[in-house]
Amino acid sequence: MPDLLDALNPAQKLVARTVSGPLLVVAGAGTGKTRTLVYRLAYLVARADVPPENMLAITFTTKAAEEMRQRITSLCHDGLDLSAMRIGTIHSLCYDILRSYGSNINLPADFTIISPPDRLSIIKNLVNTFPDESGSASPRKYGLHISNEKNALVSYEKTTPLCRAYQEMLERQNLLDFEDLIIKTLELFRTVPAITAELHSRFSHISVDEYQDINAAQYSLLRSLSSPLQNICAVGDADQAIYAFRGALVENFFNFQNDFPGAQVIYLEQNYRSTKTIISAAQQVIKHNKQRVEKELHATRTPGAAIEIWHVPDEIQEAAFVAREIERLLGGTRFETMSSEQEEYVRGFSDIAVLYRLHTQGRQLKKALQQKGIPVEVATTRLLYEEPEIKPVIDFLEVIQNPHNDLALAEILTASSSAIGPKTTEKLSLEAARKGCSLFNVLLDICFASEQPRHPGVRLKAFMDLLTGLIKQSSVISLDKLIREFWEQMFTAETDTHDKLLELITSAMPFCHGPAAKGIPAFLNKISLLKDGETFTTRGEAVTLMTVHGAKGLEFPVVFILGLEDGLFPYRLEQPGGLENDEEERRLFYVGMTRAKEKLYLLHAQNRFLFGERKKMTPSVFLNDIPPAFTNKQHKNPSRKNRKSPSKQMKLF
DNA sequence: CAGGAAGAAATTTTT
DNA sequence: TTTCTTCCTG
Repeated sequence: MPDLLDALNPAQKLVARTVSGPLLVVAGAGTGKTRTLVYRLAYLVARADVPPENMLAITFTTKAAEEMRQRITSLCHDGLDLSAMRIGTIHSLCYDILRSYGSNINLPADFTIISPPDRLSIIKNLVNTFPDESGSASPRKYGLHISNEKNALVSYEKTTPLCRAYQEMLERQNLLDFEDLIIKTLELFRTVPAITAELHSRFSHISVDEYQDINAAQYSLLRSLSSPLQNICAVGDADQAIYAFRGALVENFFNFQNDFPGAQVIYLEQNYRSTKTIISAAQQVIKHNKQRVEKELHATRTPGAAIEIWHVPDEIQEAAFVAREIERLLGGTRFETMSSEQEEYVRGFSDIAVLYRLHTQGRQLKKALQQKGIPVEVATTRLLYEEPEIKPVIDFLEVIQNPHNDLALAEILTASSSAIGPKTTEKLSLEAARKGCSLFNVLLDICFASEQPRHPGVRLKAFMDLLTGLIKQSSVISLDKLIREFWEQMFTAETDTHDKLLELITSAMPFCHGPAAKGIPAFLNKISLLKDGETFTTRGEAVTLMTVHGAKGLEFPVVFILGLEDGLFPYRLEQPGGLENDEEERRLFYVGMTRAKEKLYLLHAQNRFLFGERKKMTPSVFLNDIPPAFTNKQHKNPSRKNRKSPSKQMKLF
C-alpha cells in the first residue's frame, strides 16, 4: 500500500510527520511549502488521528487560503475528509470569533466592517478637523498611519487625538476596521479567559503560513491562540520578508524558538521552482543579508538559460525591447505562424511576466506593449477611484452632484500644482469658514468680483467657468459625455484617451441613460467598490504586468524585470560592502529568489521617466500651465551616475 | 551650482 | 529600504 507521504522528499516528510509540539519550518522559496503543509495536515488526520475540526490553518491572504483549500480537496480521496478543518486568514477567523463571542466585550451583535471608501471619507473629515496634527498628510496616507499604529498595538492612551476621534467615530456607528478585528479579539481573550480556553480545546493544532510577515497584533493573537499543548507549526522564510514597511516583524520568525521552547526546526532547501542558474545567482546575493537564518537552497533543475542584463537608453526603448523579445520568444505575433525559433518553454503570452517596482511604470508599459499588438494584463491592487488620474474625475462628479461638497472641491483644487495649490485652497477654505458659506460660493464671489488679483484669480475664473458650465450641462447630456467633456477640458495636453478613463466610462455605462445628473448618485455609490482592471475581463492569453511585490510566490517561465536603477533593490540586503560595487549582481537577488523558471531578463534604462511620460494629470495641465520646475527636469535628467554604454548585453553565470 | 541634509513617496493585505 | 525632491550652504 503506497504511503500518503510518498510524494514528499525526506525533509518534507519530516515536517509532515511532526505531529506534536512547536515546529518551525524554515522554507526557502520554491521548496513546496504549501504542498508540504497540506500533506502534513492530511497526515495529522489520517495517521495521528487528530480530528480535522481541531485543526486551524492560517494563511496571510485569501488567495493563499483558497489555494490551500484546493490542494486539500484534490488530496482528499480514499475516505479522507478534511472539510471540517478551518482554513482561512487570521482576519476571517477573528471575524467569526467576534460574531460568536463579541457580546462578552460589549460589541454589538450587528457590528459591520467599514468599507475602505467609507473609512477614507471619515478620515478625510477628521484630517480637516485636526489640521495641526495631520499636517499636510493626505487622508489616504493618514489612514495608513492609523492602520500602522493599530497593527503595532499602540495603546489608546498613547495615540493622537485624531486616532482617538477616529476610533470613537467607528464605535458610535457600530463599525470595525480590519485592524479592529484583531485588536478586539485580543481584548476578548484578555477579558474572558474562558473563551480562550474554549478555543484552545477547539483548535489543538495550528499551522501558520508566511510567519515572517506577521505584525505585532497578529503575533499576540497567535500566541494567545496557541494552546498550552503548543502544537503550533510556523512556516516561513526570513529572506522573503518584504512587508516590514507595513508593520511585519521578521523578528517574530527569529524568536520562534524562544517563544515556543523546545521547538523543532526543519529546513526545506530543495528548490523545485527555479533553474540552477537563477538559484545560484540568488544565493550569491542573498547570503549577504544581515538578519537571516542560514540556509542553502539546492536546485533540482538544470542550469537553464543565462540571466541577461540589458542596458537601454530610455524607457521607450525599454518597452520596445520587451515587445521585440516577446515577439521573438513567441515566434512572431499571434497572427503569424510559429517559427522554428520559438523557444519551447514559452507557449503563450501568459507564460511571460514583466515586473517593475512602481505601478506608474506598468501603465506606461501597458500602453507601449498594446500598441505593438501584445495583449497585456496589468495586476493592480488599487481601487479604480483611487487612481491618480481618476480621482479628480470622481471628485468632479461629487461636486456636480453637490457643488457645496467642500471636501471634493478642495480636493480638485489642491490637486493642481502651481497657481491653484494647497496654499490657495487653504486660504479659500478659511475664507469660507469665516463667511460661513461653502467653498463653492467663495469661489463664485471671487470670480464675480470686479478686480481680480493677478495670479490665482485668472486661473480660478477659468476653473469656475468650466465647472459651472459643466454643472449646467449635467442636466442635459449623459454621464459618459459629461465625463468625456470634463476630461477633454481638463487635459487638453493629452492627445490620446486614457485607458483608465475608458475603464471608468465602461463601468459607468449602466448609468448613462438620461441626463448625467440623474445617473451620478447611483454611479458614485457603485464606483467605490470597483477595482482597477475588473471592468475589462481580459483574462487568459496575456502578458502579466505587475509590481515585484505582487509577484511574490508566483512563477513564470520568462520574466522581465524593469528599472534596475529605480529601486528594484532587495529590501533586506546589507549596505554596499558585501559585494563591492557590482550593482547588477546585488540587484539580482530579489527577483531570482522568488520567481522565474527559465529565463530572466534584467533591464536597465539609463534615462527613465522622460519628459512628458510621467506628467501628472492635474488641473494645472488642463489650465495649459506647465509648471516651471517640470520643464527644467528635462535638462537635469541626463546627469546620472552609473552610465553604461547603450544596448550593451552581458551574461551572468 | 555642486553637494548634502532632511523629508516625502513608494512597495500592500485584511469581511 | 531606496529614490526623488526640496531646501540650504559655501
